[in-house]
Amino acid sequence: MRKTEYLEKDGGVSFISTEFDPGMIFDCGQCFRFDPVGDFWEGVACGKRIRVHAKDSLVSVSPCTGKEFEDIWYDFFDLEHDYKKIGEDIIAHSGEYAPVMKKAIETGRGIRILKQDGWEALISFIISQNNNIPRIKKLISVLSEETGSERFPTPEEILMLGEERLKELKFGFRAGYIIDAAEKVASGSIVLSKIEKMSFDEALEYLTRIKGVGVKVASCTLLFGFGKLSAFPIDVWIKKVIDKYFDGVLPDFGEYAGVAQQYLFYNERYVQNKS
DNA sequence: TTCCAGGACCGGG
DNA sequence: CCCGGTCATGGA
Repeated sequence: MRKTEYLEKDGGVSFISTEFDPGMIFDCGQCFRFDPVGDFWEGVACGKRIRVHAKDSLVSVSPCTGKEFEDIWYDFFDLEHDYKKIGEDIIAHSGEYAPVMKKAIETGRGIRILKQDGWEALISFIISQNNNIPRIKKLISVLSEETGSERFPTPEEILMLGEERLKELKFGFRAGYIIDAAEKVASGSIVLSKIEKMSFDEALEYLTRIKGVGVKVASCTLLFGFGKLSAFPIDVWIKKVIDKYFDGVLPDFGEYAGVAQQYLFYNERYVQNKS
């Protein structure tokens, strides 16, 4: 029994959610392939181009059949989780910092952690290192167009492109990292589907075998590509947050620490530093 | 011109 | 183990 009921009509699917803001979901640094078009957000995920619209808690996804919603988008948008309860759980773990977290959660209300394709998330966050969000988006778009469709390329397709081609496309020092990831996945020395059953620490060790994948990139991959909501990626923005709000020591936010991280990231990156 | 961006790697101490 | 330099690129 799904927790979120939906209605299929006019080539799309609609459902009610009070915890769903497309603008915040797609523009909070977890996903790099969606852009605002008019009053909706459009982009490609899981090999399909969709439009997402939300107004007064009514969310619509199109084009989308009921089957596609069941098979793909329900999990992609993490609709099984109750983000109101997650927020309460985070606050319960926040101790003396509960006021800070209440504010961050309130500001970030509407954000959800997407469960993106694991392979795409891995490459996306390899590309993200020492890079800025507009250029990350551009590089991922260029990579996807390189195979002749919008679909994100498979490991085999990336190997066909080769490191030199990636450098021509301005991936810089990340080209070799992308190739190493593609080689390990294509050869089967890394099997991404095994990660689902791994603990966070096991999965972290597994992914960091790839060149160019450190703790931060692996954490983002696990949080945004494998639904491991306890992952807490620490980047330059979160380092600032830890010093600024938590006296330099990261609190243990519990099993939904990754959601807490995203609220904090959003608040610091897009609210405190309006640019 | 220099600094910075959702970092990781490498070498030296 | 920890530290600083380095790695490509482009926008501010």
